[in-house]
Amino acid sequence: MSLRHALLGLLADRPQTGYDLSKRFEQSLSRYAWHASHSHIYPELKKMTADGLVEVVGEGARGSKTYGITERGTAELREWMFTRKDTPVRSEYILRLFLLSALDTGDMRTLIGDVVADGEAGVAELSQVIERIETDARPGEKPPFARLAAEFGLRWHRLQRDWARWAIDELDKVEHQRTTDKNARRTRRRG
Amino acid sequence: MSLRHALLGLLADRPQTGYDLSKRFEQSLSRYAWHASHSHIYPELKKMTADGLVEVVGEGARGSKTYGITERGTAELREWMFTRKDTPVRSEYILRLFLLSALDTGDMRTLIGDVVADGEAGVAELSQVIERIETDARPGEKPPFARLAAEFGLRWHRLQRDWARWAIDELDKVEHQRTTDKNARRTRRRG
DNA sequence: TTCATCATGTAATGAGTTACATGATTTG
DNA sequence: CAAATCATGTAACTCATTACATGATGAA
Repeated sequence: MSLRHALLGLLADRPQTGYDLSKRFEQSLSRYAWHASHSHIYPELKKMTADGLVEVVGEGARGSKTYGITERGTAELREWMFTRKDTPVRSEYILRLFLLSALDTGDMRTLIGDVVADGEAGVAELSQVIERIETDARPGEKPPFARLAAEFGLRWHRLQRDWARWAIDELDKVEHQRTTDKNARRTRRRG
Repeated sequence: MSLRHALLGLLADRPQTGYDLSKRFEQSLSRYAWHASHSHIYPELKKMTADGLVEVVGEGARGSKTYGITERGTAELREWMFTRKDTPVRSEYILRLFLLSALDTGDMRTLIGDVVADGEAGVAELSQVIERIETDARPGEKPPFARLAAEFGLRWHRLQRDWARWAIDELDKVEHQRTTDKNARRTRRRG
């Protein structure tokens, strides 16, 4: 039940509405860590209220409700953060990389090429994000935690890009090896 | 519906029983890309048979059924591999890293320290795996695709480790900054 | 003969997505 | 006043996990 803990984590920062939380998933979490849509978030917040992990701390226009984390919620979050239960990862993106061998060499190269391009784009994007964070940051202020996540994203995209480049090199090597062998055999036969 | 494609990808390599497939998830896929348990796999294989994506190519002892991928299955797999539908990633592990700011500085350091240790252990393990693959590989044979996945794993664990080390350095910097500021203020007041 | 592993399944429950549905407020 | 955005919710469906359940085969 990670949605619950993701919500607690976001609310630990500051009280927010379901709508706010939904946005924050879209903006950062859903790309690298966890996704949730509003239709899942709203009911969960209700359940969490019933369980005493969060509470409505204010109501605003358009029937909006601002939720805040409770003491119990904070305790529950901390407990979860330190409880290592090796949970399954899901990433279709990586799954594809693990299934590459199902493709023929041409398709494989095309797909890995796409990974290089994706990685490149990601690196460019995150570099900008980081630059923005750093110019906005004022010295002496509380450490910008968004910087940590952004750095993670940057390194992740670099990994993608560099691994894919390496993979193409490997395929080249193997193919070159084969060509060389074939020529060697041919020469031997001829000579 | 990625389980379906994961199964197709594994069967593209060679025909296997549900049991075999279950093992392969446990061994490599579930750690980096996708998890599935047997109770999910067996019914899915049945559905896939009904849909003509796989077929029973042999029956063995203990009522075991060996499944093979069909032509339609191969086509479906290829189609899926090239169809980029940005799918949501789920990783509790990374989620925790994104929610770090919910912890106090002490807890934060402890948790990041754990990440360093995990990364270190992963690097050691994958290095061994790679060594084994490379000594087993015989030149001229078909390229060892497991090597690509293992390299990905290695780089992933390195990323974890190095990011975590960097993060601790950042926290140190911020804290040092604060101490310096505090001393400066104190000195100013005194002088 | 006992234990580990092979081998497959179902049922109940929980988690998550997509589609449906509504309406207020702000900005241009 | 129109469009975008804010804001919340429910219902039907699919996907996935946990628990339950059984039995064969091979190795020690």
